[in-house]
Amino acid sequence: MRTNPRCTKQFTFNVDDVKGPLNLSETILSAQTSEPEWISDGFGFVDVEKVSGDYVKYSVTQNGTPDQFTISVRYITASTDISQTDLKQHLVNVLGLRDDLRLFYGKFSADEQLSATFGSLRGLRLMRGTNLYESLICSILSQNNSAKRWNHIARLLMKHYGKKVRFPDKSSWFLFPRPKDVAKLTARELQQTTSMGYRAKSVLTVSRMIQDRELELESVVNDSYENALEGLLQLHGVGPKVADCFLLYGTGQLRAAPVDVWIHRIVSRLYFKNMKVSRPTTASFLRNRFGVWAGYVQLYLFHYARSRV
DNA sequence: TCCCAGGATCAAG
DNA sequence: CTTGATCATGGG
Repeated sequence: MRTNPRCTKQFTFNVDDVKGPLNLSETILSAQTSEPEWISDGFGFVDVEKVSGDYVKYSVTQNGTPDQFTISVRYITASTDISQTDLKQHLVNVLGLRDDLRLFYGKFSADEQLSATFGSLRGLRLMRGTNLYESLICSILSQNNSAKRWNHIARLLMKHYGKKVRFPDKSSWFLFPRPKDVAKLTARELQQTTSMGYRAKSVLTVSRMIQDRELELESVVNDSYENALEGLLQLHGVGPKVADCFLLYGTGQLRAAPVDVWIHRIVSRLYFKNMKVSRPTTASFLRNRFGVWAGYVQLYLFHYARSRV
């Protein structure tokens, strides 16, 4: 169905063949590094993406319960007209609604450590970035940084160097910059405008490599996990945790399990009786034990650990 | 003033 | 293969 592009539209949908519950706000507010956190506008959570050829500003909210829900969307397009079906499919992808959480909960119900997180985090889903460059930069920015601050830095990047999109309701939005927009800058300028600190060197290196076609993030998407990881670790400022964040949230490699201080701590405690295990050991343990669900296990253990401090 | 924030890098042991 | 200092920056 197509509608007039010049004003705000609204529609509600339920996901066909729902694969388990959804907790939208828990999902949005869980600081996943696919992109900066969506901002609440009073109706729902707002983001701007290109859908069926045009930029769309949408606000998304969940109705009902985590197990019986519909999703309402208000949206406005920049210039042309878009398909609501395309927008729905976009949201299904971004919010991980195809991931079968019922299967996940059932598969590991006997794991007492893990299944203890299923109650309070029920409906938490892995988001998927739609912009590989954005996902990689956000992951780099998150190193040795708080979620609030890397989000702030990412927003500054958008405001200073991203294209400004205008909508018919007089609102506007800054897109995430392209690699070429960043590659031409100096480290000092990046630091002064975004306060990203020493991470500017890594951001610049990656941006320039992409512009010079020494690095093609698209080729990582269909690569095996092992090959993709090996390639990413060659990049300056990209270590095991950042690489796994990019693979998980950026490319949708669900067997990637980013190991940060929290995951390191909680996995050591829950599965190694508090013995000293290295971070690489922790990461491979998660992959070997949980397979394609390793990324989800990481997400659940991370938020469970942090909520219990 | 020191410590921490979803770490990575480098030099030593 | 592990450990420590260092890296920018802002907040507690």
